[in-house]
Amino acid sequence: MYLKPYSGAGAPAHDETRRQLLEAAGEVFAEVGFRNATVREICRRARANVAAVNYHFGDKETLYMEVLRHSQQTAFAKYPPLLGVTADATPEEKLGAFIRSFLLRIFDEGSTAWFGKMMSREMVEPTEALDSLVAERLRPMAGLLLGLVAEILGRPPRDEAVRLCCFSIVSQCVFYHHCRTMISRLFPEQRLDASAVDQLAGHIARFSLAAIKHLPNPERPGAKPDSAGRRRR
Amino acid sequence: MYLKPYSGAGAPAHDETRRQLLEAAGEVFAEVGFRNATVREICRRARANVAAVNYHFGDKETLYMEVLRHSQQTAFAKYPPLLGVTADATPEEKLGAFIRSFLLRIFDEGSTAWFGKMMSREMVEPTEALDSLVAERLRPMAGLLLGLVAEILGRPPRDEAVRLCCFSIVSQCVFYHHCRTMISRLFPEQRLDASAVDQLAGHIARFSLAAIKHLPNPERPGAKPDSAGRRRR
DNA sequence: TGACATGTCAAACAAACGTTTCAATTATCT
DNA sequence: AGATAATTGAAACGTTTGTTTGACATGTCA
Repeated sequence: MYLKPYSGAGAPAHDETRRQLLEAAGEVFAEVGFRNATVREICRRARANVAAVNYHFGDKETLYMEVLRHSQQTAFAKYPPLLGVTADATPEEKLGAFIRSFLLRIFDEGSTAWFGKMMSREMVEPTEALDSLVAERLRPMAGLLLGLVAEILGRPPRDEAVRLCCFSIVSQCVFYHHCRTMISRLFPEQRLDASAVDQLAGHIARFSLAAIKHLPNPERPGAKPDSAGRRRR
Repeated sequence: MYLKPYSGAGAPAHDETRRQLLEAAGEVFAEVGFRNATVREICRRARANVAAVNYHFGDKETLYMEVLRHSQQTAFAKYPPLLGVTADATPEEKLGAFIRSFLLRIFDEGSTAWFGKMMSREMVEPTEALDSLVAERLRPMAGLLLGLVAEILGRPPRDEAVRLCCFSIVSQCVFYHHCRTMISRLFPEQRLDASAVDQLAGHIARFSLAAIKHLPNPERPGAKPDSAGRRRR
């Protein structure tokens, strides 16, 4: 039960506190996640009173959803899925751009990095906010990738092989960000920041295109088992 | 500051409470993670008193480390990295077995499933326990995979292309488990449990082998750029 | 200026947390 | 049985959490 601000006609000139709360909340939520973040720490960084979050956003969860939605918008505005190529590019070129923008988006630094970090946590511990994110940006992006791979593979976008290849591509993109704590333990020399994006994007594109173009014909497992593709046991 | 149990000579016959605590803790930690798990809930499921955790394990964190170490041991005992192939198998066959065991290990149900779920959370929010897990099992497993890929690729195990290919393979394995909340939102028809392991393992093996065998020659980005492998911009 | 809505502040609230305390109970050994 | 150590139990401790309260400050419009 809280009083909704900004209810009347009189438009308040300065919502400076609200802006600073969003900024501080983005930092904290990205660092430690929703559960581990404390309202007190957010208000401390925003130089605001402890009651500020509840006054301006109602509760902690609403603030979180607002931050997540906002960070997704800025991340996709800065790095659209086909950044750097035009509409007449080949599907192979578009796929390369897709991979590169994907990595840039989640490996960016500063406030845009909040998106990648918050999404990593949403994978393990999803909140209600995830559903609206999927509907807004992620589902269209999945459709785009399905179309590209379908064109390269010469199969319909709903084909199971197309979907599995898309999984293989996206998995490589999210891996370096999500498993960075494990990677840097096993391979301390591996760079895992924005400066490594071009190296990683190049490998993922080459690896995936080579795989897609030379995939054994009966990828569909249910359809007549080919003796050559059959493993023992 | 707590009294170490089992200190004297008199060996207590029944550590039944301790066993039930480990079991209940595995359930709870796998479900909600370390921070969100409460000692009270663990003790409730173990039908023990609230003080039982501190008495038998000292504190909550020690209990967590004990559970994680134990779950890793049982997971690798049940699904060793090269399950199903013998030492004289081809590297390609071994790679297929590696992928299949990897998926079986993290998609298993019951108490073995704790390992996969706890590891997912360790990726996002690592604890001190992670280092010992890496040293015990994960580093040797990485060395095994590096050797397999190096043999197939015809390059030394320390080669950068070999390492990147290993990343591509492992990334596909962990993807289905770690991003399952996103996958099932985008593709509700995709099966993501133990029954789908053979389908997924087959695709990952085919995709990765096709990629490794048909990788463009100068995978190494620094060494003399080949005009054919060069993308515009 | 006075009235009123908007925003801020220190303080407190109620709930949940991990942990501790200490008496009661149980098992083990002489 | 009696003494001793191991284990359990109910209750409480001290913190931290998100949220609420009510006094106070600030702005705007009559």
